[in-house]
Amino acid sequence: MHNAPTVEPLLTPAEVATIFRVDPKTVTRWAKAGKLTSIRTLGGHRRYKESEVRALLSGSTQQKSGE
Amino acid sequence: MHNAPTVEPLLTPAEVATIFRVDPKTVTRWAKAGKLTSIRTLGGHRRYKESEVRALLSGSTQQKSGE
DNA sequence: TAGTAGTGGGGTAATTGGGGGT
DNA sequence: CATGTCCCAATTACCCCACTAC
Repeated sequence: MHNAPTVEPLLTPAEVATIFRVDPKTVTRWAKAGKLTSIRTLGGHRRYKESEVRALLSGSTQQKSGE
Repeated sequence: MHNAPTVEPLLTPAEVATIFRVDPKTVTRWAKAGKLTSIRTLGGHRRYKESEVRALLSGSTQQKSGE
């Protein structure tokens, strides 16, 4: 088996959009605004760190039991 | 372990594809487009330099807030 | 030598990027 | 100011089969 280097799990724009229940275009705007760390493919498409997305899901705002 | 001189660690198309979160075929297109240095095996399969892949991941220029 | 997984090549549908407007 | 939608062009993903890698 090959020795795979350390890699960060990445998400596609559609994945992030589905998670946040928004349009993929909105995710792109977040990346442009610097709110999300975007890694570009060699073709220019963006990939997002899964770790950062999950961090934003549970670490940004406090979630209440009825919100 | 066999005698191995100083060589560049190579990655398979699947490895590179996993790192960039793309399809292995996409990595092949990058090689065809000259965006990636491809080393061919004697059978015609491609191998990619791990150093180059990581360099492309980090990006020569640090991304700033606001693209 | 045989078997399984990965890869190359070609073609087509879906996604994405970018700008503009609501 | 933030989000969703329409446009078009480029990039990417998935389908086939034949050959290579291990």
